[in-house]
Amino acid sequence: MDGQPAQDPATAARREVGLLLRRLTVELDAVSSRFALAHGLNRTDVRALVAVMDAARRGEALSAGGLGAAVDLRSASVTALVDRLERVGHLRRVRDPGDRRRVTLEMSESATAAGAEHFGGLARDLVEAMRDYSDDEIAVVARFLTDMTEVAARHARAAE
Amino acid sequence: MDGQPAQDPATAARREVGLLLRRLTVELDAVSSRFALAHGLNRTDVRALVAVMDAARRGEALSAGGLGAAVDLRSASVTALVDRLERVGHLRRVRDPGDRRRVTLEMSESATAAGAEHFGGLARDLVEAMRDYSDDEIAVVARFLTDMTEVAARHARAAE
DNA sequence: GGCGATAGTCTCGATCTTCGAGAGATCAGG
DNA sequence: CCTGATCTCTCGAAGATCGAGACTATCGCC
Repeated sequence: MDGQPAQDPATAARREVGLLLRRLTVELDAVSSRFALAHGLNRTDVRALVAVMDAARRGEALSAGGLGAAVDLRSASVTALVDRLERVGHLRRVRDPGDRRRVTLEMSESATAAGAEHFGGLARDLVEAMRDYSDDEIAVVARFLTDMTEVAARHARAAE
Repeated sequence: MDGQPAQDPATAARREVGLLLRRLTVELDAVSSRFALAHGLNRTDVRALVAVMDAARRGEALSAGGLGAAVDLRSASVTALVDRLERVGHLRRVRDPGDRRRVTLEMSESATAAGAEHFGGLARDLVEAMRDYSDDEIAVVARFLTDMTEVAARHARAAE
């Protein structure tokens, strides 16, 4: 994430936090890899399933187009992707009754269970590990994550 | 990251932090996507360049095999990957003089500059945003990231 | 100091993924 | 109703990944 000149200790500590953050993302990515390996899926397919799970968690039904936006694939690739996931029984296509051009995607019971098992277990253990922190500390962490997300989002979308 | 039953406020706050963490990883991923788009690379290629950069930052020279381990590709795919990146001038193959079976990978000046511009800018702004936090708060965050990484690593590698 | 076993990379052909272009169906607004 | 826009799908081409096997270099052992 960097490799800059040495500076004062305060800056060094903050730069170190940047590296810790990067290391964490690497490990979280590895958790997904493991899920992929366990279920014979590729990276994209896992990203797609997670996107559908995320949408489901917040009560939205994801459409094919929405999935494409989430995983950054063109429509032809989304069709192929959903074909794959439907073929192995992880996803169902359901025509949207409100707009019959759309296809909404639903996870199968088995895929939901597998996802809950794998990622739910991680979430549980993360929450468990957070019990070592006071409520004030958790509040600091929440603020930190929000702020860093804001910075990252700015870099992700806008010009430099 | 979950979708569990409602519980006490303390648990809810910690679960919320899990979601914030996930949102942050999504945005950080989007930063990579933007780099990919800007340079006509695919996801894997960016991951590979970042792996080489990371290795360089900590003073190690990454070999072809090491890169394969880092991005989880078989040797044939690594050859193709390095071919691509070498063809567009981002990478150089250098025969390791110490072990002439190995090929070590070096980033070109232009790729190094592009990486520094893109990811270095992010790192700079992240560190900048961290100035809103006291040293004690940064220490809490560092501990938090370390602990979460440990949990994630356990899930990434071992049995459940 | 030579010989077999091992390790690191590459080549080749097969398979899987992604894409652009365009077709077909559905919707929204006049 | 038309017309233009939106959503998904089909098709064929290009790109990415892989397993098997070749080739070279190294290491351990005698």
